[in-house]
Amino acid sequence: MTESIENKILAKIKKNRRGRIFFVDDFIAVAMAKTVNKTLERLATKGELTRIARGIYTRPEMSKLLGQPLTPSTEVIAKAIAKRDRARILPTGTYALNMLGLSTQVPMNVVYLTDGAARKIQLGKRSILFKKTTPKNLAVEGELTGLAIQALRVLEKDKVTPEQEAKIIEFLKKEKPEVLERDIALAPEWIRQIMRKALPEKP
DNA sequence: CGCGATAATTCTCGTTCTCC
DNA sequence: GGAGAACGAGAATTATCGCG
Repeated sequence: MTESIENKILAKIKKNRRGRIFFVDDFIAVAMAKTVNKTLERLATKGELTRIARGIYTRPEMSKLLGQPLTPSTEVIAKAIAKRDRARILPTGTYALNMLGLSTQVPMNVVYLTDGAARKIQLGKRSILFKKTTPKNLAVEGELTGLAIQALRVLEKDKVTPEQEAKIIEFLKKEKPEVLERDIALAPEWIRQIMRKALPEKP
């Protein structure tokens, strides 16, 4: 039973569900990085894998109905990359607005803030842009507050409509008050003022 | 299939420019 | 004056080609 590297890798891949994302690092224990790369590349040629970007592969989630491979969502990819880099990411730009329900548009170009490296990933006609930012921006404890801050930054000061503000405040109320209170300190001044409105009334 | 070499793309780091 | 964001250059990693 010759355990070829390819078999080992393939077996490992097949243990996971489709749609999962793999990195070279996932198989570093099986063989040298170079060899792993080669193997993944060959598997990609065979159609077992799809190459999303450099060093990032996924199992093509074939739609049996349409017979065409489904591209993983940008969110899945972004999170996978963040995990690999042990970096924290935060959706921003129009995407943040979308997640908050302030916009129904799903942008083609998704922008994430990261404390890792800035990079750009092309996904066919879509793209993910990782923007380097200061740790401060990512230090937020609550994911909700982080989203809210980013959304507000996109809307720009003085351009936030009362409706948008109300919606964000409503959203922030779902966050734990303690977390919210702490994260307020990390926001730009003008955003703090809005965030404070989401805090419970104080005696 | 596995390995080495070459070319392309990406990552990291430092500096500069702008805004607050 | 201080901080944050953007840009550019070099270094490293990855993709592709060819061979045993």
